[in-house]
Amino acid sequence: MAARESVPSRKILVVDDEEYITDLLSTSLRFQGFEVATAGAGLEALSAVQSFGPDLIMLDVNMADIDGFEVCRRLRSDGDLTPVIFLTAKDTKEDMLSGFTKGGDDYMTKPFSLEEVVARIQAVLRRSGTAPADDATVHRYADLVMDDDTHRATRDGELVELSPTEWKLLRYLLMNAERVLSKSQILDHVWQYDFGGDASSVETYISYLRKKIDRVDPKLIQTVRGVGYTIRTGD
Amino acid sequence: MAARESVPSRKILVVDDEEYITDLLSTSLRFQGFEVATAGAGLEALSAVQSFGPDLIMLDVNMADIDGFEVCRRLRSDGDLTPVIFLTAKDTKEDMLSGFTKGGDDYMTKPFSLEEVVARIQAVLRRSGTAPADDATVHRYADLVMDDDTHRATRDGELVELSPTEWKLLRYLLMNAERVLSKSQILDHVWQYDFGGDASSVETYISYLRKKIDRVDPKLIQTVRGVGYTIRTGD
DNA sequence: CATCGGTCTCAGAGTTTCCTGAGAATCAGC
DNA sequence: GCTGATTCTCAGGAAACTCTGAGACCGATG
Repeated sequence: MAARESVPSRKILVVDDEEYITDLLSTSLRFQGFEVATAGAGLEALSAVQSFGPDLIMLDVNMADIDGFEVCRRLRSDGDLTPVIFLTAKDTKEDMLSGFTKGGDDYMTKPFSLEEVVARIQAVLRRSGTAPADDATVHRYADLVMDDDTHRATRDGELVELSPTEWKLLRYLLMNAERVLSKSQILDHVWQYDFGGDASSVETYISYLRKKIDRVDPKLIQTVRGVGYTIRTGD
Repeated sequence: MAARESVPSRKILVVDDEEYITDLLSTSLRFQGFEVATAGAGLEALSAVQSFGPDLIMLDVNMADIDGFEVCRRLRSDGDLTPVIFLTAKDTKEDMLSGFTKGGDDYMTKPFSLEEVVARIQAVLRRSGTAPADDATVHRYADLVMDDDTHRATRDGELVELSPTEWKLLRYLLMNAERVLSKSQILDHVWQYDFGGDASSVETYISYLRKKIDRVDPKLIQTVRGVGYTIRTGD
């Protein structure tokens, strides 16, 4: 199955001392069409920036040798302006984080969902001007439109109100329109990586979405029995 | 998210010996669409003016080698009239500044908020005649109008009294109308960069603003649950 | 047609997020 | 220094959201 192509492919450096996280992100981001390198510590990250020359860095804050903030500081003082998305534990003090959504930078709290990661990366790349031209803020399929910037979704011109989970799920379906996604794929991408529940949540949210966007014909959300779901116009 | 474009892009030289400040300003101003160069000392600044040819200089007053006033004096005696915004500590004597804020110049005390910086820069560029044509002094969305010049805000023709923070918040929302802004984005832009508080302040001020400008329909300030706030007319 | 696995929908409990009023602390102008 | 405006924090209550479990429904198969 081909990943959505970003041409030319953007390079992302993932830095975290939990191998679980670097694995998770590198696999997923490679699949999205990014070129990925990883580092497991702060100093290692600094040299990887030199050799790899990433377009964006996913940078864990809590690392043994030097922390993410310090890594970033050193980069900046070298005149390196590569945008950074910080990864932090949920309970990291707010005040440590404030100041990082300025410029092109951003942060995410663990645990996150892959769908959020991809959306944030696209947003940051777009802001920093290194995004490929085809990486628009508006996504469409048939008469379904989602705009990341204004966070508005419309079907047939009508505004549709979506909860956060509904939004992420629909965005994932839309970005993969016509491709059938299994429930576990959906769980892995849309829900946080530590979610313990099962596929029935997916079914429930698909049901919510149908009530909101598929009141009109043609129905866009299709069930492929025994396989999963997809967005497409045909029956 | 595309930066608001200023065409052609204006060049700003940021001079401060605190790296934190030059970083903060350069990242943020680049994001606003300015072209930015930095210098960490007075003499360095003088040569940067030559090589970079800025349209405006953000100039720290307290620097080790030669102070900001002296930098400015030397520029002027060379016949260089590039407008300057001085950056000073809060307790800098007013009378030291008088005499330097003539002729298109201005000053700001640290700590400042990014929203103020942008507003001041626009004001100075406008006065000095180098502002892009589309950089107006009056900002509108629906029947909401804010005039930087007269510092008046009206909703539906009615004058609205705003405190300084309310003004900055509303201006930031207005300049980004229809775009959803997260609470941390808002904190980082509207509040001073050393503010230690959390997002609940944003909620409180949103509440104040609603009482002042959203007594009439349609409500302009919308909550996007789990994401942030935005100004828009739609429901 | 009967059966069975898979899917859909709904209600409700538990959780999170948001709103707002009240009060303390700080600041600015007289 | 007094006074009123402004800023910020806190906490209770309201509203929205999430998830689960149970039962209805559907489609394929024999």
